[in-house]
Amino acid sequence: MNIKEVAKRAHVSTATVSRTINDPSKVKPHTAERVRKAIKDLNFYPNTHARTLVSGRSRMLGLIISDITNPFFPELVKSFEDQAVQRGQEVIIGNTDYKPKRMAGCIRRMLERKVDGVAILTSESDSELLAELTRRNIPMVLLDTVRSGAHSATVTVDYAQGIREALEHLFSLNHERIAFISGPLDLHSARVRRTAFVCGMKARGITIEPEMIEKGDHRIEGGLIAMKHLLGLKQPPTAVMASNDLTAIGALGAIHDAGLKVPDDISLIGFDDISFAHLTQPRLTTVLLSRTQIAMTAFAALQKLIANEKEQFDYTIPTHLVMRASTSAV
Amino acid sequence: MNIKEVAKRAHVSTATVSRTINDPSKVKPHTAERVRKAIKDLNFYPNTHARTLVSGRSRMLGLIISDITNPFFPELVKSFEDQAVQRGQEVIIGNTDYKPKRMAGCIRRMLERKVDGVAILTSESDSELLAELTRRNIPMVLLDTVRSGAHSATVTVDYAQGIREALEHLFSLNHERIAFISGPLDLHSARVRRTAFVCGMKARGITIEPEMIEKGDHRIEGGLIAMKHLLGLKQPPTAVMASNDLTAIGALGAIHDAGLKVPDDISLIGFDDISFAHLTQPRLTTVLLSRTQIAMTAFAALQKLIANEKEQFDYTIPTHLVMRASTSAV
DNA sequence: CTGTTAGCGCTTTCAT
DNA sequence: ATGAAAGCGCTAACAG
Repeated sequence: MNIKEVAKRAHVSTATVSRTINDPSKVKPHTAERVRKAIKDLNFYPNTHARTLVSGRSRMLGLIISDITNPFFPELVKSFEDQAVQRGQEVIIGNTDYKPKRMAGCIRRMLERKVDGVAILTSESDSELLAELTRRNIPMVLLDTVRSGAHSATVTVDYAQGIREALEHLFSLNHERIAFISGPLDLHSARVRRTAFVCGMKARGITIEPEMIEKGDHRIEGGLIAMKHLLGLKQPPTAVMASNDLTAIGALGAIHDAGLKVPDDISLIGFDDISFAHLTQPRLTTVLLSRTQIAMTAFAALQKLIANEKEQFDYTIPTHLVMRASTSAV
Repeated sequence: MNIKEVAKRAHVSTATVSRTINDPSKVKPHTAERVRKAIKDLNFYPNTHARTLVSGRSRMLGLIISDITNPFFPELVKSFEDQAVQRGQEVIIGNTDYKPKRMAGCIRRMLERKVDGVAILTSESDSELLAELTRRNIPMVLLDTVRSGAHSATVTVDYAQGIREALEHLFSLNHERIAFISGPLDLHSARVRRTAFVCGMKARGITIEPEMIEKGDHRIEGGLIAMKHLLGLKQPPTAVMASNDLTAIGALGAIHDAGLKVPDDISLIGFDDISFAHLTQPRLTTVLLSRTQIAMTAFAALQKLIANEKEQFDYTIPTHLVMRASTSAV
């Protein structure tokens, strides 16, 4: 079942069949109609591999993420894929599992499959590998990464905005003794969040005691342990900001375990607004970082790079406080 | 950068390069070594599309699921992909969004990309489309579906086992007034779970009052509403089984909203054991349905079909009760 | 507007 | 053990 059979059945050449598929304006409407009928009758689908081979464009995109089981990523993947499918493109996904080493394998796969472009939306990255992509002229979009040569664009998240809003909210509730549970500090995005917290506190004229900054790991466990430390202090905080929602959920568990209540005893704010954030008890006040928006922006940027429309190479995604039920006045 | 360049550099023909890549035993070790060096020097990756075109095998697998943002699926996708990548295969994912109609689009994409086989691990399915795959001799693996012609295998989940265990657990805790919140009954898997519940109760000699069976939608919202109805009864249940964890989480919310406590006032059991199930307050007792196991089984079955090893066509996945903190004696 | 034809990069007979 | 050459199914020049 191939284009030849269709051509035979429609009494035209294969070129005409190809044209009616790719650019019907080049074919007399009457002929096109006959071809379309033949295609339908034979239930014909063009072979994308043959297409790719001759045209050089695979209509496949690479999407590299850290870990699909991290609740941050599924929505991201979904909107990215939805857009791709809508435009007749296919997505192949690479998981780095947070190990920069695994990125190499992902990129090799993308290269082998001749993707038209790749979006690297992981938190970690490896400059050598990115150089390899640049060398091969593969358009790429990066998340939160400074580097941005030819054929590349960057999507930067404005983490600080949401954290400022969160702090203002806490200040308005008369909190001053506010602790922060950070993520793993080898992560750029974790460092940025902590810095934003420190700056926001300073701007308010509050000096942060060192014990008010705990280190977590962006997972439940780390939040739980960090919160236990915080509760063990002679003078515990009245409010806690967590570097992400999983951390906040861990902290919530620790607070419950200690027989205390959120928000009555301690106010708590997360970051990301993963879908579980409104399933906690109480529902978690958090900072929304729209995965859909990241995906759509990255996708659009990638398409522009692929189409070689040199317009914009830097995009910013805002973050905003979402008030729910885990904060109250002191 | 292609096989010709490699051939030139190694002073051999393209055929020899091809052989050293695909079956080195056909090449004199010394020659193979030279070719390998050329490949490395030039940083050459074979073009999979050209390969597919001539060999007829794409080394791509289709994986159709309902919705990646449903916490049931990410683990499934991850283990399936991990296995594929390990064997040098690529996975393309299709989301049906629970709409049987969208399945057609997914299958068309798979056909266009000439996948070597497809795993349809959705809850819903469409027999006409499956027939199309059968007609084209595409190996396929189905989940919980009776139909299983040539080139196809079925993975069946033993929902009843876990539900029996859950009921026995509740019986041992002296519960008798047990309600069930079902899923959408057009779903086969939802019907099976309800039936298992009814049978289990009957086996114990308990007659189920009609009001003890509520209908949900396998999402939070449905569980919340159903539980409200249950709490409004003149004689509410002492324990509730939910058709899945999201439903149980909704029910948990409704119980909290009513000022009651789990498990002190009402015991609650979920189904699936999604990762959030041990993050609830209290941690949810539920029935584990291993997504990893489904993925591994489906993957292995698909490989066998592709390799044409006609061995087994029916696989069963067990389910088991996981006791946590949402049940107690009446 | 339509047909002819030359590849795209690779694998695979068929010779040697 | 190796090379020459014929395609896999499609698109894109080039003619007409």
